[in-house]
Amino acid sequence: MPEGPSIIILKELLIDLNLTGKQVVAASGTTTVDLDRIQGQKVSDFKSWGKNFFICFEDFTIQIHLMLFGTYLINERKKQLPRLTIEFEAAEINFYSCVVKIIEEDLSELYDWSADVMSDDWNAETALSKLQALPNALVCDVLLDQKIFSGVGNIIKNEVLYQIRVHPLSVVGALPLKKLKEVVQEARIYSFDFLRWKKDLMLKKKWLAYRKKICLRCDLPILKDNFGKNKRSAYYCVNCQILYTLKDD
DNA sequence: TCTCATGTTTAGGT
DNA sequence: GACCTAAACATGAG
Repeated sequence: MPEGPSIIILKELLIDLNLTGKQVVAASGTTTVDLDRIQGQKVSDFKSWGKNFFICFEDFTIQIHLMLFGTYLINERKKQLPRLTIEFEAAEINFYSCVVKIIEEDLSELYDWSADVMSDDWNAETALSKLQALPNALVCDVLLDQKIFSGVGNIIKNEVLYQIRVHPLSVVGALPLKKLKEVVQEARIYSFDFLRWKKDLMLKKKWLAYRKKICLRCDLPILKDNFGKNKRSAYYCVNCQILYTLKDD
């Protein structure tokens, strides 16, 4: 569930429920963070940075990361005990299977919003510079690097590379500048497509590479391999996606 | 029933 | 220290 655009949906849901500025009536859950601190506090803001979600209070922030299996429910509960429940007078939010932390620092000290592909502060030039500083890295790895493309996950990675016809094992330093710029541009464009399609409940139908068997462009099989530092699933077409490698000698 | 997977950190080895 | 791997966390879909 939780790549960057999914966290935007969560943030928008809570903002639309008019919970900004509202007081927390009760906080509970299996988390080990000090929930007494939240009680009675007013939410100053809901924010996100990539896949991280933040509930901001005057003196501290609750950070929630849904990891691989995390979910949330608004005004509903599962049988399973929530990791964190925050109750307001008019609504409650339940988070399950997530990592909860309390942050004392100013968020801007910890997170650079120019790296968040969903942010108004996203900066494509900065991302390009970061890529150029990693000539030996694989494109399949850099797209998942949260310091460069915060919010991009494995689905977006695969779809971006399919869109721009770049093989996941291509080396950053071997990509022509034009292609490198396409990596940066498409990471943001596809993330917003992802957001729109997920809201319209048609995200899965829009996938062209991820979990696909056949390439719609050429009718040849989409291959699946575990590539890169984290051995994440790569779906790609060897016919349509060009492998850029550095000449070695 | 079994396998797989939209993620990240940390510990330990080489 | 750089680099790599496994483990840990925990759950639903197919």
